[in-house]
Amino acid sequence: MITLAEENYLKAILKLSKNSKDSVSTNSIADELDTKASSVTDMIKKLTDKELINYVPYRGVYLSKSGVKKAIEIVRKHRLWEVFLVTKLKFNWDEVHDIAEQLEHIKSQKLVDALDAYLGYPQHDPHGEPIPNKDGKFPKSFSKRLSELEKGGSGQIVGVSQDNQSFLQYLNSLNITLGTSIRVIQKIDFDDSLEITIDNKASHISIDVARNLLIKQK
Amino acid sequence: MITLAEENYLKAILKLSKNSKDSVSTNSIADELDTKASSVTDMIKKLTDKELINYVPYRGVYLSKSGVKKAIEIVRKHRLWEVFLVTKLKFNWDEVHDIAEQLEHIKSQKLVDALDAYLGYPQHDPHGEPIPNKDGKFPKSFSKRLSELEKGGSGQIVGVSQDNQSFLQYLNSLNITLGTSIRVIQKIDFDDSLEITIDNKASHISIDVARNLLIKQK
DNA sequence: TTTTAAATTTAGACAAATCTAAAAATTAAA
DNA sequence: TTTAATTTTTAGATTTGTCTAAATTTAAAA
Repeated sequence: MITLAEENYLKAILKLSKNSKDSVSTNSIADELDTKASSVTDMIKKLTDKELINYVPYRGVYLSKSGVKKAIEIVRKHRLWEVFLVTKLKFNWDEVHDIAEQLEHIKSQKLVDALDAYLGYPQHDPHGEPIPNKDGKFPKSFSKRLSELEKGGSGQIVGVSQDNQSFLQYLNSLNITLGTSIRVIQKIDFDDSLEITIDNKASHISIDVARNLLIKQK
Repeated sequence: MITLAEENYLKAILKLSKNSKDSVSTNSIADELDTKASSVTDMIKKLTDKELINYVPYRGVYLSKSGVKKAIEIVRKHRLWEVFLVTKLKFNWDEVHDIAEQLEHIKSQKLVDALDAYLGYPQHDPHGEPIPNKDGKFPKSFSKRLSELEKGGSGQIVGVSQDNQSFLQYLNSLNITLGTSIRVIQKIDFDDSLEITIDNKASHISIDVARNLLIKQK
């Protein structure tokens, strides 16, 4: 049986390995989970024993096949619960994270699948993040989120995954519309915000905005 | 901050003090939570330090005012989630307990209240148990559940809190209808089932049935 | 390439929640 | 009212997850 703390480590490692591709360092995990490196080393040993990650001392870790599966399940639950909170219980999309952080650890396969069906098999959560399906597959699309681009990456806007009035108005004010060319100049670690060019003019947007902009790379 | 284990103890003590009125013994708590008496003693000290219970060594415990409040909140959450699972996610009423056991520990006052509203402020859970409101008050009614009667208690059926076809058909087969006189002859510890008389004829029913029969005592 | 700095791991400790085995207190029985 | 049985508590250990401080390894700089 996998514990709550272990689940949180798996989720953190999945998140970190999406950013950087390489194996994940002890310190980066400690940062992500707001804990100490020595605690991470301890937990790494437990997860290695359970064959959820692969680990070479001093060289970092990466998720095993079963570790990836487990981590994706948690992400799926987190995002489905966020959809529930926003669409059914009328929470604002900025209020749901902490609650979903708790709900993602509820154990019941049947519950997850019933919730998924009840919500109409949503493909994205209220923040625009993709929701993996029952088999752990993420909805594939020819487009990426702007938030997924590396520094230097570029492409054209092909859609948004959030359609409320104020968001669209904001995009207007930035001169972002379908077909607009965007390039990522800089990613700010502090708040994950992005310096970008919009049709070659410099601008600055938050991660929340970047997550909801769908882009097609050339 | 109150821990998950502490919450489970409070819930158990509330349940036990409803049955017996007196203070609750160490052993009865150990039985209820399927743990050892020595573990209970340890936890009793923690709960006493937090002023959630009152405790005299060798003499048992009872909930303090804040302990009662906390325990009722947990019961409220448990029962609301059960309603959600049955009415929205179409679970059977006998599948929801274990999941609600997890969901009851999710911490968010706003979530509980939003859920309550979303469900239409239900007064009973799918097992017929009353759901306390936001202020911790149980829905009061002149009637009691048959399941709440002590051995020897009796009264007349004045309603049911479950109206599905198969349940009502079953009542028919037992010759139970509005006005029927019922007396509790024996309560079976093993499965909480009841030996009763129905208009003075002996019969045997499960706790699930008893919970959904509303009775008025003479 | 040696020295210094940074990252990582180890050693030892602690709090929470549990356990077993033994001691103490209470209750029931002779 | 002693004695026996039951209940409850204490003492000491264990597991999980964390920490600090020190040691080790790796990477960077001189």
